[in-house]
Amino acid sequence: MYRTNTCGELRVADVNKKVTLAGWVQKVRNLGAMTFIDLRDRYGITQIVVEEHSAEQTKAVAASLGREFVIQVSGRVIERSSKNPKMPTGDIEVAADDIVVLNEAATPPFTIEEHSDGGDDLRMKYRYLDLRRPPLQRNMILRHKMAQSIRRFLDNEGFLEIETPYLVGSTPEGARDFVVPSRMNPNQFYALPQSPQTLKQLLMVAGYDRYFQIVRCFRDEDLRADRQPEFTQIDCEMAFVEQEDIIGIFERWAKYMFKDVLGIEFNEPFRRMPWIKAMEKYGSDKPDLRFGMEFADLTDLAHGHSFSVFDDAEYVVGFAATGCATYTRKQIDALTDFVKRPQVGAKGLIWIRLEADGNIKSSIDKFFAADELRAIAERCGAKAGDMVFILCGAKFKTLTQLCALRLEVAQQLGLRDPQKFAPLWVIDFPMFEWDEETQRFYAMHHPFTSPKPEDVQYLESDPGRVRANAYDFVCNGTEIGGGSIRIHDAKLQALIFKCLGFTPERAQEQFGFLMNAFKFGAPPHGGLAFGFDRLCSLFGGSDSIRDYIAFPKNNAGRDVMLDAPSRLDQSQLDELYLSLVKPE
RNA sequence: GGUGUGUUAGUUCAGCUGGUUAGAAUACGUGCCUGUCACGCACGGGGUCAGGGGUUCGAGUCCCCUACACACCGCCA
Repeated sequence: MYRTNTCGELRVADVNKKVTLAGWVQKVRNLGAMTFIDLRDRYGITQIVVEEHSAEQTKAVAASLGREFVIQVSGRVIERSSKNPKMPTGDIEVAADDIVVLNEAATPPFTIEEHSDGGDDLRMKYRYLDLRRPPLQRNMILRHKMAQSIRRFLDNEGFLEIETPYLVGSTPEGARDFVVPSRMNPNQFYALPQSPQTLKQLLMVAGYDRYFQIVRCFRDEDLRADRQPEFTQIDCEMAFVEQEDIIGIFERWAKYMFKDVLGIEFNEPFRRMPWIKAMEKYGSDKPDLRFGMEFADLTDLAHGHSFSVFDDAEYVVGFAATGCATYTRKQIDALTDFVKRPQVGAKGLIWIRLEADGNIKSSIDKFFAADELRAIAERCGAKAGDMVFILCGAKFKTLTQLCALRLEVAQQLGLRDPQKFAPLWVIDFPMFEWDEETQRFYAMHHPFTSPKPEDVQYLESDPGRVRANAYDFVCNGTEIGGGSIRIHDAKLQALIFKCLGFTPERAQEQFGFLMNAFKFGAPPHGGLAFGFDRLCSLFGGSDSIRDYIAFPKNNAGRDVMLDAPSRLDQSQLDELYLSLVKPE
């Protein structure tokens, strides 16, 4: 037996017990005649003491220990003469009778403590050492707890967890696929699923009317702090349901998770907001509602004052930045630079300052009288002490730019508190999105999303006007989940494919399996999927999902620990009938 | 594909308008130390200043290219 106890559990009540602990050496403090060893495992740290009167052998081993040595310590629990109130085990220590080195360790390249001194890429290369640190261990435990909580809730609701294959066919719509060559089928490729979307719909046809899966998905697109090429979805689908049923059950689920994992209770229903309102009031389809600062359309007030910047703009929009009237010229210039960065792309920033004493100042004083400025400020809901920021240009582009500014100002004001949660359903998404580059409509959600019955009449005449039975779950400015009521009628599905520019032949070739299945009694159905990694980072209060994935990829999609991806041997390539365009 | 920031000791960083032998902290090694817990004290080893090219009498410092890392835009049905 390697151990009788963990390093996190011994207390004063255990004094005099003979124990054996095993773990990693966090720190050795040699005071000459006596040596203290901090022994760590994932449960905590217990202090080991070796004293003058200890066995020579034990003293010799203690003197030889280095950081991260794996050791086994046998001894007696004693009450400390000088206690450490900062640690849970700080009232006791283990007087070592015997220390066995189970394994030596090379000096680690960074400190394995609450706050490491290591940089990001170094910690990524030695991820197994970073994972020893308490913050990462807490994150992994949080992820585990959440997964258990999800399964518990959905199981109680009668959902079945059913696995779907990872080796599936490629679909050119949507994200790029990761592909896998098939040895037994020369020149043919599997694709890894971007999501089990069509498979779960087939499960609905098969009669498994409540399905879920905590499932890995793959998308070969560029990474972000909240985007990995492989990520985990909580994928759900239900039959015989309407949008209201799905929102209802998953709102209960979300509340259950908040309560079960974080102890936070939501007594009110979550807010709901049509997509168009989210765009016009917050410039985003995933607005951060932890704070206000809603947008106001100022186009009518702005036009007709011989200010060509406004007069030439399709749309003029602003918001009142709470308490920002004290912003200095320098701060305003910095925000102007912020919106003019290529990532945001605004031409300039217009401001109106409502000073605390009632005076009003603005960068457009020359064109607008004080009462006209006041009218603009009033529409933005500005109060004395606030600053109104205004952008103008093409409508949705400008709204998006102002969204970036709103979030930046909120960040500066400390309004994006990670301990605060503002959940929201965004509903009534448009069915299609026009793409300038290819001059065609794309499905905003996916091509299996059903249109609102009252908008079906516009499918062929005015596709941009059609709204979908689609909904997103948003929290704190992050899209956590999304879903839709699907099409279960083969004829309507064929019509949607036509709207998306598919020929009947191509639709049959790519999605024939689904449309055929719909001929055999497809029930009305719908569902949604949550990004599990994002949900973990939201609950954990971090912006990066990498902190909640044991072995994540870096910015370039590389695993720097495994050094993957990597080249293949020629023999492997031959077996797969692959030849490289640029052999090196 | 693009924008920005960065790359100096094992690690985290400083290094000014270009100028002697590139520093600090920490880690590591050795010695001393009986109540430490960020232990303390003393001594010591440790550098391809990311790589390449250029300007210059002289480059860690200025310029160009490349690589890598991070954040973002495009992209992510």
